Amino acid sequence: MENYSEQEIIRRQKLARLRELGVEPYGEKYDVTHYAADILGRFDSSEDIPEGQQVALSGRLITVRAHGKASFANIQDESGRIQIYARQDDIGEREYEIFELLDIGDIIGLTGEVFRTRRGEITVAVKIFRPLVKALRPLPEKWHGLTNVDLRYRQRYLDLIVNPDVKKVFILRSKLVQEIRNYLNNQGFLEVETPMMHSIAGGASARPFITHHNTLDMNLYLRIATELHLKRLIVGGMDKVYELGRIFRNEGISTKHNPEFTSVEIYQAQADYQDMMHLTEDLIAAVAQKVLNTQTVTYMEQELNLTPPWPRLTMIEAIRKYVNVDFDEISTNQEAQDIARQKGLDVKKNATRGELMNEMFEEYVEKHLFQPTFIVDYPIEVSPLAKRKTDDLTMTYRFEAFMAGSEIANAFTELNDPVDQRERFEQQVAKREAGDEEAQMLDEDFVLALEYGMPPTGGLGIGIDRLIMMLTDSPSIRDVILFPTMRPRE
RNA sequence: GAGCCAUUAGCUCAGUCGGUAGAGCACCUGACUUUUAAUCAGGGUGUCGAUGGUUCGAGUCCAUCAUGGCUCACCA
Repeated sequence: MENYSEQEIIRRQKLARLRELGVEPYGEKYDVTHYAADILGRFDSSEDIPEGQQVALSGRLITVRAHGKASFANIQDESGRIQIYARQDDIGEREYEIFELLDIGDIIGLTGEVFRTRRGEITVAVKIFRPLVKALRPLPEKWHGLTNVDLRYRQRYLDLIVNPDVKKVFILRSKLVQEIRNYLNNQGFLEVETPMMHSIAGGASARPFITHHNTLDMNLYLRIATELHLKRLIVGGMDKVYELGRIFRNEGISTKHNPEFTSVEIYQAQADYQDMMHLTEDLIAAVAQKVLNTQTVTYMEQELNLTPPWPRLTMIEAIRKYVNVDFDEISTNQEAQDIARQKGLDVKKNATRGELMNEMFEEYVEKHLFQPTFIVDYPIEVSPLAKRKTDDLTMTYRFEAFMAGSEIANAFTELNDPVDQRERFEQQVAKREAGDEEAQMLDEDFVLALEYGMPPTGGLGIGIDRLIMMLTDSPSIRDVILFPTMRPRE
């Protein structure tokens, strides 16, 4: 017992006392007729739940105000909190003794009658109650709740019990994700599942996690994207597919990055990046309208207007606007390097015009893009899976969507020329061999698929977690991931 | 990976100049049958993140480590 705190010891003693009284502290299910919110919402209203109505509910005890031979308490169930009132005169001496053995945090079932107290609070007068679960540890404080972020993430269940707003965010997340699926399904897209373990980690520029398969005696990578498998399905004639699920990138952790995160990738044959742009803005606006009942949300005390159409700006225009550099006037790598240095970028020796354009954009433009904005036409060097523009072979039909300074979507007209794709991969491999761990690997099997012919296709990826952050006004990605990646304690 | 900050009771937090560890909530004892941050009277429940060091003496100063947060780097 020495390892237990005083409060834990007392709770264990109460547990033993319950058993002495013939009460099992971990009881069976309780048949409930109502949730707290039902009662609060429907009491009195058109006689739906009249005064004296009998209700059965179950919940966790979160406050107790004992007054000798009677007690007020609040219980919390899935729907919310409601006050209960237990009187010795109503339940009897023995039952009241059992009631007094309850602690904050215990789960009970009860049956009683709804009434309104003198002060007007809708309350259930307990007639029958049963302890269902004894909590052996005290809950965090009722007043400040749990604020230690370390504990909130590690013991999310406590966070959910004592901080009701946290639960709201995750309910919203669930609804938003469901609505994304509804939207896509209604548009005729087919949800598919592709492998999470890849022999080649492709479809994005990122370092993968490595795992090992014993029987095959080979290393496998956790997927960093779903792209290459979904495009194989397009080759196979599944013309409208999407996958919504977890991907894994072995990168740093920050308020905007978690090693595992959720993306939805969407591919449509006989579509291009313009179609994907329409899809992006329409999907996000529609989902917000459906779930939040609005297309303007507040993020970080600023209003975000999601109503389509979102402004489109080519990358070159955006750089011209925010950095006052005109890449249309820059044709050589040398010129680009000079101006990039002049603007304060750390320029690598072999940096190309396209790479520097992208760097300048990321460094100086991204943070300005608060309202939803499409940045269109990306340099070919940073877009190895996107189709080359016919009127400018150094650029691709690609866009990214930005909101609140964060990238939330990435899309292109998919590269379907197998010869070009192989060359692009080979350039990536060269970068890789030069030490760029994030450069892509050559996926022969994918090129093989392209050689059989992939129809003209538009593809789109949306970062679900970031989108949820914006739509729930959450400052950190950890606020929208139930169990964010943490170092184990000790 | 780098810099800054934090770590004290179950929770939220004070702790001065280095001198025997504090508050609120929670908990315990007693009173109280419509309270609601219930109230009233009493009670402090602790490996001060860990390990070393300086010192007569360390929650406090120094070093290292651990975990977390923020900023940056990388990335989406």
